[in-house]
Amino acid sequence: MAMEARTAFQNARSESRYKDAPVAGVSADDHADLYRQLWHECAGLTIKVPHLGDRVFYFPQGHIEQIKECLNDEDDTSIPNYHLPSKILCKVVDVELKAFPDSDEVFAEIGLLPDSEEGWGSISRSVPQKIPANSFRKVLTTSDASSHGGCCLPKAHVEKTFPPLGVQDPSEDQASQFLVAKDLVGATWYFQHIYRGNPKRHILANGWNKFACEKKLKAGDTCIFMRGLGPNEIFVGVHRAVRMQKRSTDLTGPAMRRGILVNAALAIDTRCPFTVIYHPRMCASAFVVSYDKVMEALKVNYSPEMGFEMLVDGGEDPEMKRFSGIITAKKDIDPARWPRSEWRCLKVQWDVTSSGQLLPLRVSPWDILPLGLDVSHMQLSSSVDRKRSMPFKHMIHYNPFSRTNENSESGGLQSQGLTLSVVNPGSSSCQDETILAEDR
Amino acid sequence: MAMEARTAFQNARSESRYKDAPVAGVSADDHADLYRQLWHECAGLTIKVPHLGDRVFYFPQGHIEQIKECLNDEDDTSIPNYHLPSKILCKVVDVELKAFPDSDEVFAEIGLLPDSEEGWGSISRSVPQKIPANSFRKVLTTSDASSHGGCCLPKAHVEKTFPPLGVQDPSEDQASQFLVAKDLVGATWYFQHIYRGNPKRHILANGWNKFACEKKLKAGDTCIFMRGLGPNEIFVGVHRAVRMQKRSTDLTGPAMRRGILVNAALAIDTRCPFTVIYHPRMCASAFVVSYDKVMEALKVNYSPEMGFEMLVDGGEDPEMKRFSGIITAKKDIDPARWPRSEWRCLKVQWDVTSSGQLLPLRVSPWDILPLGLDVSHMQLSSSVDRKRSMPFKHMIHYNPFSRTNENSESGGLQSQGLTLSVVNPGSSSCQDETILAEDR
DNA sequence: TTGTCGGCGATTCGCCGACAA
DNA sequence: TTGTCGGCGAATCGCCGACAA
Repeated sequence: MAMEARTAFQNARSESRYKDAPVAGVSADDHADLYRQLWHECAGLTIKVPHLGDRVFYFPQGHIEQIKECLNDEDDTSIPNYHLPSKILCKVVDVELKAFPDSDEVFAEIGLLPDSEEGWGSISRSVPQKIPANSFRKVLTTSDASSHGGCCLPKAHVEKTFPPLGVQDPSEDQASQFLVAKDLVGATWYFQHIYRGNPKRHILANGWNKFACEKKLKAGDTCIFMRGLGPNEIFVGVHRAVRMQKRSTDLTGPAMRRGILVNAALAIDTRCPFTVIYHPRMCASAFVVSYDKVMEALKVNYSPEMGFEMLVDGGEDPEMKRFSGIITAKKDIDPARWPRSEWRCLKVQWDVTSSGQLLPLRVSPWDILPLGLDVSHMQLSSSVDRKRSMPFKHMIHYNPFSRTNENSESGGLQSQGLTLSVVNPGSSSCQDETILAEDR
Repeated sequence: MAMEARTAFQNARSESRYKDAPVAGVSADDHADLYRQLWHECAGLTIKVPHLGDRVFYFPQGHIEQIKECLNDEDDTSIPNYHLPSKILCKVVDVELKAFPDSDEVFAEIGLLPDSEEGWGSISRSVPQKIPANSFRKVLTTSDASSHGGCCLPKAHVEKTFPPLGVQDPSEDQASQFLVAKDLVGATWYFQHIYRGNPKRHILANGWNKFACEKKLKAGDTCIFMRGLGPNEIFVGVHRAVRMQKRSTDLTGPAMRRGILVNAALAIDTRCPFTVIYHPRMCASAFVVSYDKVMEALKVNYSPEMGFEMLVDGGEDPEMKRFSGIITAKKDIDPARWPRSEWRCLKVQWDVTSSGQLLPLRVSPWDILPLGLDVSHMQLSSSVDRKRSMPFKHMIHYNPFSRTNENSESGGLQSQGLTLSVVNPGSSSCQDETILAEDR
C-alpha cells in the first residue's frame, strides 16, 4: 500500500493537478508573503530591501561597484559622473524580489522615483507579516551533497516546521510522508520525508538526489526549509557557499556603467521613475539605503581612532559575524568624480588579523556602529531606521535560533539601542515594546 | 590490452599532462586558426564578422534590436538617440570570437574606432587561412541524444576528417581509438571512436553520453566535428536548434539601451575606441557591416514592386535558405529618433506564404540581393565585399557539402556575380579565380 | 548507409542500519 | 543527535548486433 501511494505521488508530478485544487482559505497574498520570507532567508540576515513607499538614498557609486563584481574588472575612471550627486533621494515605487532560474541567486528589482526633500505624504507603509515564518536551515554535509543517499535533517527543527508524520504508531517501524516543495524560481520538487534509522533520524530520501543534482548543490551550501500553506506543501530555498560565477556578456563594462549613470541622471531630470537591480550576494554594500539611516549616520562626527563594529554576513548558521576595528581616516574614495561623497568615505583598520572573511578597507558611515557615543541619541536613530526599513518582528521570525542569542550576549559591549540599528536578535518582545514606545 | 589502454586514457584526463607535451610543429597560431574556423561553423554560414582593420558601419539601431532579443521586451521610444547618426563609420581595431561557457553560444567582441572618411591607410588586412578546415556536422537524432547509446556518425565524413582507425585488419572484428576533443569554451572531452556493428558504422561511444548530458544536447541540435592538430585531437562545436534562453538580469532594459548609445556617442566625441558585443544567434541582422557592402547597396535606387532575394540561416544541413519577395515601400522605421536611417528602411512582402521561418517585415538594403539590376555593376560590388569581409576560399571550406550545390543549381536564376555578394557555394575554384581577376 | 530497438552486462544510484562523534 | 560508511537491491546506463528504411 505504501508502494501504491508512492507511485501515485510520483505520477502526480504534473503541476496542473495541484493548481486545479487550491487549498481552501489559501490566498495568493499568503503565498506571496511566504515567498518574501523565503527570499530574505536566502538573501541572508544582513540584507535589507526597502519597502514600497520608503524614502531612500540611491548611491550610484555603490551601483557601479556591483557591476564591477559582475564583470570582474576594474572601474573605468575615464567615465564621468554625468553630473550625478553622490547620493540621490528617492521614493521607492516598486519592489520585486526574484531569483535567477539557473542559480537560485536572489536579486531585487527596485523602482525609484527621484524626489526633493519636500512633498512627502504618508511615508513607510509597512508590509504586514500575515503568516509567521516557520523555517529552518541546514548546511549540507558531504553526505547530503553526495549521490550516495539522502539528506539528514535536524530533528527539533523538522518537528517544528514540517507537517507531522502521521500516526507515531510504535508498532510501525518507520513513518514517512511525501512533501511538495516550491522554490524561488517557481519550480516544484517532490521529497519523501522518512523518520528511520537506529537511532531514528529525519531523512529526505526519494527526490532529494534529483533536487541536489539539478541545483548543483555542494557540501557547505545551505538549504532553507519553510512550512507551506497546503497540507504537504513546503518551501525550499538555496544559499550557496560560493557564488556560481556567471559573467554578463550582453554589454561591455563601460557601456553598463554609462547606462546606469545616464539612466539615473535622466530620471532625475525628468522626475520619472527608474529601476535598479540589486544583487545582495554580489554587492559588498547595499546601494539603496534608508533615508533615516543615512541621515543619522551622517550626524556623527567621525574622527580617527574612533572604534566601531560592523555586522557581516558569515554565510553560516547564525549568518552574522561581528567585526570591530578603528577608523583611520575620513577621505573621499574618488574625489575627482564623486567629490564630498560619503560612500565608503571612512578608511578603517580591523582588529582581527587573520580572518577568512574578506573585510573592506573602506566603509560607509551607515554600515557601521560607532562605539562610545551618546546612547540616547543613537536609540532614536535606531528605532526610526528599524521601523522604516524592516520591522523588528520580521527579523525575529527570520532568525529563530537560540545560538544567535548567545552571540549577542557574548558580545555584551554596547547598549540595546546601539545594536538595534541593524538587528538585535537578543532582545525579547518586551524590550521590543519598550523601544517602540520610545519611537515617538 | 584494449582495457588497459582505455583505463590509461581515462586516467590521463588531467589536462596538464597534455599541456606538457605539445605536438611538435604545432603553434598557438594554428590552434587559433582552427578555433576561428570552428567558431564560424557554430555561428552559421550567413554570419559574418569583420576583420581587424576593416572599415565598417556600426548601426546603433541594430545594436538596440539585439538587446530587445536579450530581454524579450519592447524598445522604449522615450529614449533619445543621444545625437547619434544612424550609421557610424568605424575602423575595426579588435575582434575576439568567444562562446558562453554554459550554453556554447557564440558571440564576438568587436572593438570599433570611430573615424571620418579620410585618413585610411592600408585597408583590409585579410587573415590568412593557414590550415584547411576539415570538418563535418551531424544533426543529432533522438538516438544520439538519448542516454541509451552513443552517437552514429556519417561514414564518409568521418573517414575524411577523423584520424584513421589503425590497421584495418580483417581478422579483427572492430577497430577503435580514443579522441581528445576541445570545444569553444576551452573544455576538453574524451570520446571512444568505434567502427562496429553489422553493417559496420562509425560510433562515438564511451564519453559521448557524458558530453551530450553536460551540454544538454537535444535531438535536432547540430554537432560540428573538426580535425585537430595532434594525432588524436579533434575540435567539437555545438549549434543548438533552439536557443537556451538566458535573460540578462544585471541591468534593466532602459539602462542597457542608454549605455549602448551613450557609450557610442562618447566614443565618437573623443575619437576613442569602444567595444560592442555581437550575438549572431540573437540578432536578426548584423549591426556591424562592411563599409563597401553598405555603400554599394545604397547606390541602388530601391523602388516599390522591385523583386529581391535574401539568404537566411536555416539551421539545417546546408544552413542557408533562399527566400524571395518584393519591396513594398521605402520608409524610415523610426523617423522621430532615427530620421533618414537606412536600417530596415525597406518594407517587404515575401513570396512564400506558409513557412516555418519567421521572416522580417522590414529589411536593410545590404541584407538583400535585388533582382533585375545591371550585372556588371553588382559584380564589382560583390567581389569587393567578399574580399573585405570574408575570403571566398574560407566559405568554400566551411561548407563542403554537395547538397548545397544542388540547392544553388535548382535556384538557377541569377548570375554568379549576384549571388557572390553573400556566398556562392556552387562555383568551382576555377570560377573563383575568374572573379578574383575581375576584382582589379 | 544509418536510425531505432531488444537484449544483456556493468555500473551507478540510492535505501538501510551500524557505528561512532 | 547526526555524519559517514559498508552492504545490498534496484534502477538505470550504455555496449552490442539485429533489423529495417
